[in-house]
Amino acid sequence: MPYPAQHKVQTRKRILESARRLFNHHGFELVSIDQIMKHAGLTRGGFYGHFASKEELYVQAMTSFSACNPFRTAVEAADPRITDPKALARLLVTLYLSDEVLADKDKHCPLYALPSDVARAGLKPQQAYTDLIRGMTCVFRAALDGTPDAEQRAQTMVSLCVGGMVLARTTNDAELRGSLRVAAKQQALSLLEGAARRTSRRAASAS
Amino acid sequence: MPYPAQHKVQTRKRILESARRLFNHHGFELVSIDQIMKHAGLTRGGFYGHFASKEELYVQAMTSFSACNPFRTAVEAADPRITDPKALARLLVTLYLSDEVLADKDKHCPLYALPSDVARAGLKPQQAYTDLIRGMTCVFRAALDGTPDAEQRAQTMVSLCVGGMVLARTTNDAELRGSLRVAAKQQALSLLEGAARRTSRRAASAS
DNA sequence: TGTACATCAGTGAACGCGCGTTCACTGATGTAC
DNA sequence: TGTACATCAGTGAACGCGCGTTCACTGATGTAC
Repeated sequence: MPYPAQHKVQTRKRILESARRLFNHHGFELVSIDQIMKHAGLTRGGFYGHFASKEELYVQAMTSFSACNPFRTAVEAADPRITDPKALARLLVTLYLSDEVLADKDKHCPLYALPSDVARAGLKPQQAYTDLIRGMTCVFRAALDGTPDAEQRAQTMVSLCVGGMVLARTTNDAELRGSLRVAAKQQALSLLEGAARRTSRRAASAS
Repeated sequence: MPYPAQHKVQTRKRILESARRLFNHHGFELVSIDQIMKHAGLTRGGFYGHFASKEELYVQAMTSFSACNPFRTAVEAADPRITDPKALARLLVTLYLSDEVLADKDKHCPLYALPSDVARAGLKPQQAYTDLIRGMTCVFRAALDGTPDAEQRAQTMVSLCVGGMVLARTTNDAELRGSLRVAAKQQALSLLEGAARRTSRRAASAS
């Protein structure tokens, strides 16, 4: 073997990471293979030694990102001492809708950065997108476990987080960018905190 | 004048409407001027008699759509007898998150159909997008008027509606497509209905 | 230990296609006489 | 009322550019002797 075994694998990873970042910034259509390869420190032609087509790269970038639940990982990275599910969920909501994440496109989540691109891109990216929804719902459901409507409330929280960020990152109005996220955050947190109180009442009303 | 005065204006309108529909379906990048003109029953070359560039068309399509509050108009079209602000808001939430709207891309709202495109398209489309957010918030705020946190609650409802639809139209999972919207709808409606009850408590806690 | 060799990751020029845009032209229409 | 004309909305061929993709080549590396 002319090159070390890891060499090509690592180059591939570098291309994938460059692609993920650039797609997050500019979407699928507006990023060229040239740009991705330059960003990875390579040249155009080498690309097809790693991927069969631009579309396959897009699929790989989405699926490799969704593969391990990135939400749990991100939150644990932010504060590794937290293990309580509710505290974890609280931190996820707060981080997700924070000014820091909104300001840094590298930290943007595909759920709100790429919905249109994914919707047009076919089944596999949509599957990866769905896995991401499930990953986020999962963190919230864990925090609501044992309470009634845990799944539904978790899904509501996901809609709030994603909806707030979609609107905030698209509007050019600085005040709205702030207030939309504050509103979504408070509602999401209150769904999390209100769980215990409502347990008995809701449980009784279920047939 | 060789042609009736309205002739060119109406052609322009036809082009704009075709553009709006096609952009809603496929986004800005993936729709060509050729397609838009064919859809309007014209040929490529005529386009530049109406618009200076594809980008200007995009701006015009967005702003002309946002100009009159399309939410109030759509809801009144669905049921013209309703005038009560709360009933109007209720109907908007229900329609917005309905199966019918999700299934028919012509009825899709730019707030969730085009966020990525708008975010990349520059200031004017972003301004039109912001007007749309305001138009929707406005319908909800009118229903909550007089209650505390009316603005914040209205904004939360917008995040729920848009978030629910973004996720539903992007995932390929039929069950999620349904349950996400049901969850968002219930929460939005409960924010609307809960307004009266919470009035006194919240008002007292304000400094 | 040193040298020739085989491998293959990466290079960069070239191709073809589609799209935004331009432009010389056509032909339908209202107007002047 | 009828005809010649001026206008201009719309046509469609052509241009140029960028991008995805291909391919003959290079040169860095591990291996065999």
